[in-house]
Amino acid sequence: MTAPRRTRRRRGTAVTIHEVARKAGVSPMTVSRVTNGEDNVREATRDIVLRAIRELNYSPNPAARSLAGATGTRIAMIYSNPSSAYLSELLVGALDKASKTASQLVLEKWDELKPAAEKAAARKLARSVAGVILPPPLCESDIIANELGAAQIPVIAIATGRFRGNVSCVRIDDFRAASEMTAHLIALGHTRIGFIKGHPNQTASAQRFAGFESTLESHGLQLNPAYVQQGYFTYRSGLDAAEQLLDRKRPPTAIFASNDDMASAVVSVAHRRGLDVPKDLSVVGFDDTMTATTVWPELTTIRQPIAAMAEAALNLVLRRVRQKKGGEAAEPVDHLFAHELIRRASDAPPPRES
Amino acid sequence: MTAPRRTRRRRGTAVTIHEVARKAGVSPMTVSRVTNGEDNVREATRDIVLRAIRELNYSPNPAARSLAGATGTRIAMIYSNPSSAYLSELLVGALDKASKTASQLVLEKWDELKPAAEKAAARKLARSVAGVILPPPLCESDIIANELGAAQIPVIAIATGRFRGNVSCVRIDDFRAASEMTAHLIALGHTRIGFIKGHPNQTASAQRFAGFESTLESHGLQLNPAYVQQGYFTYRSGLDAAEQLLDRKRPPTAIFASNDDMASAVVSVAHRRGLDVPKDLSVVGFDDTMTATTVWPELTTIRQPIAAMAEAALNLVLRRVRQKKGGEAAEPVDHLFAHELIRRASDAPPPRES
DNA sequence: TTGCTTTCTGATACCGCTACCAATTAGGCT
DNA sequence: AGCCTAATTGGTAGCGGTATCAGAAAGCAA
Repeated sequence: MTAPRRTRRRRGTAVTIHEVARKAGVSPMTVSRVTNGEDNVREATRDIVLRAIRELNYSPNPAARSLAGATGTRIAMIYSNPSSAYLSELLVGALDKASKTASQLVLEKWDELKPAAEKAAARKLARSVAGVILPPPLCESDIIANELGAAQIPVIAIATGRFRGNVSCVRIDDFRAASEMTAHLIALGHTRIGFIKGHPNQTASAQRFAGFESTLESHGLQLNPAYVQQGYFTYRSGLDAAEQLLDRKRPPTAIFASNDDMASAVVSVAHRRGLDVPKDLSVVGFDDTMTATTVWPELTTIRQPIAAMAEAALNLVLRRVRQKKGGEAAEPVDHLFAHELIRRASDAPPPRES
Repeated sequence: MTAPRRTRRRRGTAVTIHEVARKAGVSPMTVSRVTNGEDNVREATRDIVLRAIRELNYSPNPAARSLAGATGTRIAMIYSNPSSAYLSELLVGALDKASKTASQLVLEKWDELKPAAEKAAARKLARSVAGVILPPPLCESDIIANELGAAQIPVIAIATGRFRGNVSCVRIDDFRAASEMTAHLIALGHTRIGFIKGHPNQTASAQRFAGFESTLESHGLQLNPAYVQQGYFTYRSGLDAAEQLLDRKRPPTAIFASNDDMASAVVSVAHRRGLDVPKDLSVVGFDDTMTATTVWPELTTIRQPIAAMAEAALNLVLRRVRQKKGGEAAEPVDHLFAHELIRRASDAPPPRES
């Protein structure tokens, strides 16, 4: 009549749903409902459970979850052409959130493909994950959005230029940000301002340019087409654009590049030509990625809170996944984050004469 | 007398261990033993099982595995002072592996602290994760390694300069890599080669310098202390070092920087002084991070397969975690990856005269 | 052959969580 | 109050593996 050996397997040290249930005085099932945000739990009960969860510092075991539920909370972040600084900030933010919510973040590399192959890839992806986060430039791809949308997979675009109504997005107001930066340069006294556009396949590029143009005009300055160059967000393209701009008979006294990589290319070209930055030429960027502070002088730029945005995006996908499971339909939302003009050492009033 | 409802839950489409067992005519347990490479299975039986596995294209469900194994598989990667390009590559590699093995990767930011606080933080970490991956510069911290080691948490250092015997590491041979690069420059005809050292708190820096020095000597060249500058792996420090080196009466015809950021700083300084790279000055870097290809001209550098190394590191931690669980003790290992000298556009024979 | 040890295999009980359904309770209406 | 439906809550049975231990088979000495 030996008491049945209680636990023959050593248990992990982690808090389990049962302990939470016992502490809260409810069944494990109810705890499960609460952690999954199901709505058929009485408010009072939910509170008790939540308190217990907090006190025990409980976090559900994702392995058990995906095993039991078949509804894995695998969220894919698809990247292609990773502008490393950007990607790593995104990852840091997303991972941070992921580890707090016990959802699993998977990274999926996306090679530009023929539409047919791309469709197939999207469909395959749809079968293996519960939600998708789309950073640029993929966030502009209708193929992916549509295919995933058709499969009912929640999709969130990060840092796209414009809310398009069909896909939720988390972004900053590129137009306003560019506008502020332009106003800043004008306030410093610049009237001949060069602009290097971003990659034409991204809506953010257009928004930034539009903000620049519109602010120029609203301050009574006219857009000089000779001061606008097409760039592609790469250092290399910034190099070419800068050469062009500085070759003008009357070169600009300030150059606004659509991202930091291109801005740092401008700095490099300026230096090569013996120009001092910012005394002879002001250079400003956009994004506030790593490069903005590694380059010398450090760049005045627009800061996007990328990590926070990634976190928000993950949050949003998770919510969508749950809502979908619960049968609720949800309208796409447009989550705007605040940007910030970071003033550093690459801008100054224009040189005296000219 | 209704037949018991077979499967109330829709099953996944994947092949399970039971199907393999049935096909092989053995019990699931035996299949499990085979997949885990345990040695107490008769050879004949193992063959049958392996054939069945192959025919069904079976692959164990990692979620189930980690659940049954009671092995908490939270692995922390601690970062501090993230050199973004590096970090993002690490993350990509590690995440990839993590999603394949259903282990959970958590990211932990580590702020430089006073030893006491650091110890406490390490101890706290030890309670919440099963294993830790340490990228530079933390991989040099004895405090972390010791504290975690004392708590029996497997620790793997990535990209440390030298195997120290107490902690397993995954790395390249920095000495040999630097040596190869030096030999490469010498083969091009350079005899006055400048060197910018890395941050003194990292053993990799010392190894790279040692490789440089030793190769110089083995080729009959003497190390000129005036051609060696201390750097700190940052762009800024590269700038200063480059100025110093190029200020010499007879400046070097080639500069070997201990990482790409510093190398690109050298390029920038050279340009500012009207020197052509590589015609007037060869510049080479180390690491092959993003900057190596964003800068113009693209840098000749040493490639470390960071993503693969991260994957290997995760693999190793997971194995260690298992071994620990099984009560096996394991010696620290030193896993060397092959590096590669990537020849791009920043190196050339020295200018004619001088 | 018998008896005993050493291998190899299989049965059973979980790992921590959720799907499904049954049971209980609350709320609404005659 | 009494009956019925809807809202909550709990019980049970797995999800696909593995730990553990018991039983079967094999090896070997007496």
